[in-house]
Amino acid sequence: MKNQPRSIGLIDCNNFYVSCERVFRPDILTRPVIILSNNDGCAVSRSNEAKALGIKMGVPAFKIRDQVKEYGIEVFSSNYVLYADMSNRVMSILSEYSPIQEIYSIDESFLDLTGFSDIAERAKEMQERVVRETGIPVCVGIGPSKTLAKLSNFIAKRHPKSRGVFNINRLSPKQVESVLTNIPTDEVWGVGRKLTTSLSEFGIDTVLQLRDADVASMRKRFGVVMEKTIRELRGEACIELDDMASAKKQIINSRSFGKSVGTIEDVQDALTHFVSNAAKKLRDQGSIAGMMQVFLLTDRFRAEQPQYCPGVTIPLVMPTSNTMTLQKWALAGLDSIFRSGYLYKKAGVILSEICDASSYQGDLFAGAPENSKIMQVFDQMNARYGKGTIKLSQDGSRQSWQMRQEKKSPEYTTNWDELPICF
DNA sequence: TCTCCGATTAGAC
DNA sequence: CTAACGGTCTAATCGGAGA
Repeated sequence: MKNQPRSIGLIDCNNFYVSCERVFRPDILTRPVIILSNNDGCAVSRSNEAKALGIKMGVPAFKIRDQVKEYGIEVFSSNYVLYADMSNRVMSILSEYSPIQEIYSIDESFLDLTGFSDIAERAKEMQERVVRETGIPVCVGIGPSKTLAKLSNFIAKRHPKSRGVFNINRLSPKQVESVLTNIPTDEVWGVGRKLTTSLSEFGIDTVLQLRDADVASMRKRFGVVMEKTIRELRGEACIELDDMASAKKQIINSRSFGKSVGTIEDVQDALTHFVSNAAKKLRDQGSIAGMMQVFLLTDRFRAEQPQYCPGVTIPLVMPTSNTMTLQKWALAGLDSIFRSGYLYKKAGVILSEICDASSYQGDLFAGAPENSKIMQVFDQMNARYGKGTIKLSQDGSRQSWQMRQEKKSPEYTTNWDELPICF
C-alpha cells in the first residue's frame, strides 16, 4: 500500500474570471474577452481568443487600448462578488469527490484522490458536473505530488487531446521523460522569473533537466524550496494538502486611488475605510492583532512628480479587533507620516502579530480584552441588513479616492437589484 | 562573531 | 474628455543592531 503513488488532483478553472462573466453573457462565448484588475488597471484574465490576439497577462489597460478597439475585445472590470460566489459553487461540488480538499485559490482546488479505484472516471465526472451545474469549464491534473499535479494540469490545459484531464501517474518512465523535456522550467510551481533566469545560467531549461539535477548542490545554491521542488518533480510528496482554511497571519487592505489625492482629509477617509475592512476580516476569523502598519505611496509611474512613500509601524499594547480602536491608532499613525505637497496614489493598512481572540489573556490591570460586544452587534447588523448598513462616520464618505470600475457587470447571483431583467 | 528581528524579495494567483 | 501600470498572502533571505 505504502508503495502506491499518491494521486493528488489539481482542479483549475479555465480563464476563471472570463468564464464567470460568460456564464451570464452567452453572446460573448466566442469573442475575445479580458477582465481588468482593481482600478481598471491591468488585464488579469483573458479568454483564449484574447490570448491569441497577443494580449499579455498583466498588461496595463491603456497600453492595449488600440487592440481593444481594433478587435472589439470585450472588457470588464473585476466583479469579485460574482467571482467569489461562483467559486463557492465550484468548490462545493468538488468537495464531493474527496474527503480531503484544499482550496488553494479562488479558482484552484487540490483533492486527494489516493485510494480511489476509479480515478479517471471520477475526474471526468467532476469536470462534467462542474460545467453542467455552474457553467465554469475546468481542467483536472493528477500526479503523485502537488507540483506534478500542477504540471499535469498544465498539460491538460495545453493539449486538446487530453480533453481537460491528465494523469501523469499513468505514464511510463519513458513517457514522463519525453513529456518533461518539452516543458520549460518556468511552468513549474515555485519557479518564477528570477529563478528561470538563474536556472538557465546553470544550463537548466527544461523540467526534465531540473528534475534530474543534483539535489545537494541545487539546495546549496537555491535553498530549501528548490530542494522540495526537485523532490516533488521526482514524485515524492513533500508538500502536504492543507485541509483546513488556516487563519491569516497578516491582513492587508490597501487600494490604489482612482485619482491621486493631496489632502489629509481624503487620505483619512480612505484609511478609515481600509481599517474597517481589515478589522472585519480579523473578526471574521476570530482573531485580534498586536501590530498595525500604515503606509502611503505616491505614483511611482510619475517620475517627474516628487515621490514619498512613508510607512509607520504601530505596536498595539492591547491586541484588538475593534474597528474604532484600530482607526484611532491608524489616524495617529497617518498624522505622523503625512506630508502635504505630495499627490498620493495609494494607501493601506497591514494588521499583523495576529492571534486567537479567545486565547488572549490580557493585562491583569487593564481588565478583560476590550469589550467587543459593540463590534459584534455592528457585524450582525451589517450581515443582516447588508454591508455598509452601519459604519463609522468617517468611513469612506468622500468619493475622491474611489477606484475606477467603469465596466463592472451586474452581481448576477447575489443582488436582485442588479439583475438586468425586470420581473 | 552570533543572534535576533524587521525589512525586503520572490513567488503564486 | 478626464487619466490611464492590481491586491493579498506566505516563506525565505538579507542585513543591521545589539549582545
